[in-house]
Amino acid sequence: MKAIVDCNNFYCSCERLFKPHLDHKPVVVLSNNDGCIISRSDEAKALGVEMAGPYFKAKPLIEKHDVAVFSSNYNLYGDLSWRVMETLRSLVGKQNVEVYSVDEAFVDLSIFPPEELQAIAMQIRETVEQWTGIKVSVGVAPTKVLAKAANCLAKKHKHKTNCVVVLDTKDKIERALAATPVGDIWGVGGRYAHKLQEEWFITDALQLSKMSEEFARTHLGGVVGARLIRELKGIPSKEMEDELVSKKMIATTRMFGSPVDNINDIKEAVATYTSRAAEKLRRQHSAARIISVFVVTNEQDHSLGFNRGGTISTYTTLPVATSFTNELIKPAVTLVDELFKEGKLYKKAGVMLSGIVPDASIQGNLFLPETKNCERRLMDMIDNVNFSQRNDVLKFAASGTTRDWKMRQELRSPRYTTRWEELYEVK
DNA sequence: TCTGGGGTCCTAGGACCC
DNA sequence: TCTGGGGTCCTAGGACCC
Repeated sequence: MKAIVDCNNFYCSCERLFKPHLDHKPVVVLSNNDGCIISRSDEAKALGVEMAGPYFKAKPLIEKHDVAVFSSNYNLYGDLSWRVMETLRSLVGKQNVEVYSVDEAFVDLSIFPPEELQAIAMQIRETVEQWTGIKVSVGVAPTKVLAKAANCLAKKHKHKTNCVVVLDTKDKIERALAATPVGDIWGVGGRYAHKLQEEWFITDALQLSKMSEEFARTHLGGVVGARLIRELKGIPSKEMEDELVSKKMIATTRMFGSPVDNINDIKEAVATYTSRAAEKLRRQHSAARIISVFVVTNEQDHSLGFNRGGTISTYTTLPVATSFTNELIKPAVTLVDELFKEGKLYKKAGVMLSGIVPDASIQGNLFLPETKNCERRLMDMIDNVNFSQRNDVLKFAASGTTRDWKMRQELRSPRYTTRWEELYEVK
């Protein structure tokens, strides 16, 4: 049996942790650039504030009900996420936890006897809350997809379930599936949900679970769909994954605070994003060969859907994979020349690193010239200083110093747990 | 006039996730 | 006026190989 442990309204819960007066009050957290709403407390949901809706549209409602609003504070969320995951690891063993996202982890419970699952799940929920202050929901079932469905129900009926649902019999599974609309199934997105309902009159998960694998193979995206159906039928087809897999792609992309028409601003932004991406690369001890850069003009039309149109991109392949910021910045900035057109307004840019391989320069490498090994030590030093001090105390000149293009983040709360100067004070 | 069969690698794009 | 920022896997089709 597997469990999915999912933090409730994670970003909002993090904000509340240090502002107890906001308990039971509506809270929302905004995306970067204060663009849209990416986390809502239960109270905010009840008011009708929409998920992923643009902030400016929800503003009247938010002001009317005095909703507390925060810019996203990823330092804080990242640290609290780590605490939650550490708690899980200490409860069930490191090797049985698969961190799935910042606020979710799968937990392999096969080491526990079936009759104890309910109690174990409850203990996980209570311990995480006690140790970190973060409330979680736990769904337990034979497969990941069913566990996600269980979790969804646990959240939907908080009071009845105490945020824990265990699906350990055929009967419980069927009832749970019947109560799950197809669109709520993990792995069925908007497109497939629409198709299933319109073309096949399949509206709930129980109906879908009775379809054949062949059906899924032809109508739900091939082997992905087939696996989904198997999981719904209770046959594990998405196994627990190894924790320490390196990312195959690393991206850093941002909207600008306001549109930019100057190529140098874009180059500075791209250099900064490249530094970020290179840090992520070094953190997982990788190097990259392919670097792509894209820019988005403000011709992008949101009425057509989120990311449609206006994006142009290009890439270059380096002769040798590298994780050195300076070696990545140069080609990245050169790519901007290819993309930039005078007279247009740009609202976003991004850098993506791929062609990722293990870093050969780590720990001093006999086969590299000594200058390379020095550069490696320089990179480590920069990473250490930037991590322990303030972000970007040390940066490359190409990143610029004025940063006219940087994003808006007006409502960010202090980084209580990761910056000394912003520590929470008890009076 | 007739023009195989099998394989690999790469890329673009579509679907999904949080 | 103002709409994030990451990721994953899979498929189809083209280039190329023998």
